[in-house]
Amino acid sequence: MATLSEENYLKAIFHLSKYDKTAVSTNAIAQKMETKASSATDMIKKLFEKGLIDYQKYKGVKLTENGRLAAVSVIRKHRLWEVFLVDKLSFSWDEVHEVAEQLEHIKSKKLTRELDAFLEFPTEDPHGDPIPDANGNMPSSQKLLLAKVKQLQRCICVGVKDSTPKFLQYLDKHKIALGTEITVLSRESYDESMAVKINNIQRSISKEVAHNLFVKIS
Amino acid sequence: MATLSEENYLKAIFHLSKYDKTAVSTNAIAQKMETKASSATDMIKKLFEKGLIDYQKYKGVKLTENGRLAAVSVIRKHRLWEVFLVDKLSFSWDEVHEVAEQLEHIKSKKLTRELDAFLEFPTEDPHGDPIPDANGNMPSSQKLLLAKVKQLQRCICVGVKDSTPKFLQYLDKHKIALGTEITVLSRESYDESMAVKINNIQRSISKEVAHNLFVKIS
DNA sequence: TTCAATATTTAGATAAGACTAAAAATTTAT
DNA sequence: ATAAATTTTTAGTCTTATCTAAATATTGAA
Repeated sequence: MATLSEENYLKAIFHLSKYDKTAVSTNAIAQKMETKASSATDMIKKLFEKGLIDYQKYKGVKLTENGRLAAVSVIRKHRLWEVFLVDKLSFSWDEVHEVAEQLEHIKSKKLTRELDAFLEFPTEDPHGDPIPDANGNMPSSQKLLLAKVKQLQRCICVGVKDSTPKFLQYLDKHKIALGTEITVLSRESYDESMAVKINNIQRSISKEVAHNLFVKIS
Repeated sequence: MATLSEENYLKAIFHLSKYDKTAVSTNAIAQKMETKASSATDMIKKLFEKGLIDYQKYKGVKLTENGRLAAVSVIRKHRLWEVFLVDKLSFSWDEVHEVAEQLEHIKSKKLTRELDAFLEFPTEDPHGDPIPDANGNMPSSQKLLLAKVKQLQRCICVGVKDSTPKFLQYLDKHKIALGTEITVLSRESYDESMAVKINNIQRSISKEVAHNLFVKIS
């Protein structure tokens, strides 16, 4: 059974390697965990001893199948609790994270199973992220970067990858919010910018912006 | 903010002094916490430093008002979660304790408040124990031990003093549940057993059982 | 390719919470 | 009232997870 701290490291490693499956560096883990590289090294050794990660000194880290299952189990609980908080307890989607960070560590198979049933087996959390099933299968999310949307497709803004104030202010200024509908008109191969229609107004979106905005095909 | 371990000690001290308000001994705390007296002493010092208990070497321990509030807040959360598990997630009353022991430490005022509202402000947990309000007031219950019930009185089972699985299973086996009506017929002074009528069937209840079953006069 | 910059690991320290063993205080029994 | 038994505390150790500082490996630039 993994400790609370081990579970948090596993989750961090999972999130760092979820897009590209290459090895994750000690520094990246330390940064994500808001701790020092030496602390990360200590924990890496511990997770390696327990067979939860593959590890070679100086070569970075990858989850083993057991490690992946442990990480996904925590993520499943986190996202189920987020649904509970929003759907049943009138939390708003920006208030749930901190509480779900605590609830995700509660250990009881029956609790997770019953909570899932009580919520009527949701497949997405309030942020649009997919909820893994009890066997650790992650449904492929319908969320994708605006940059990946095909020409002439309509989509809806569901989140950001870059959540710095700067980017959020940019979105605000240009009237792009959660739920805003975006239609992709064309792409400019020279600078990877896109022509889009937002609120019935045509404008251009830079590569930088398109790579930091999550949308769902509608 | 109290740590998880501090909260568990405060709860233990509260329960040990809830009937008679005299000082609680180091040994009693150690026993309740299933730890060694030396560990209890260490924690006692820490709680004293934080102003949560009154303490003089060799003289035992009493909760301060702050300590009592902290303990009652944990108990409130424990009991609310028990109601949630039984009413919403089809747990049976003998399965809830272990999970509630974890959930009671989740820190979020909003969560507790919303959970309370979601459950429609319950005043008793599934074992018949009173749920303290948000200000730390514990509703006094009319609950008493079956052993104290007078001859020919009718009462209703509202809770247990001994909440070990063993006892709960005993009750289950003999079809004694929350709400079961019990009529006291007579007492046997030799072994302090009682003749009672349960579900219209006459049977004998041992001293041990009578001293661990809470009832309400109906 | 070689040296500087960066990343990673090691060594040693700290704090929380637990333990054992031994010392000190209190209580009980004769 | 004093000795024995019990309770409580102290002293020192252990584990987990963290840290700082120093050592070592790797990467990258001239």
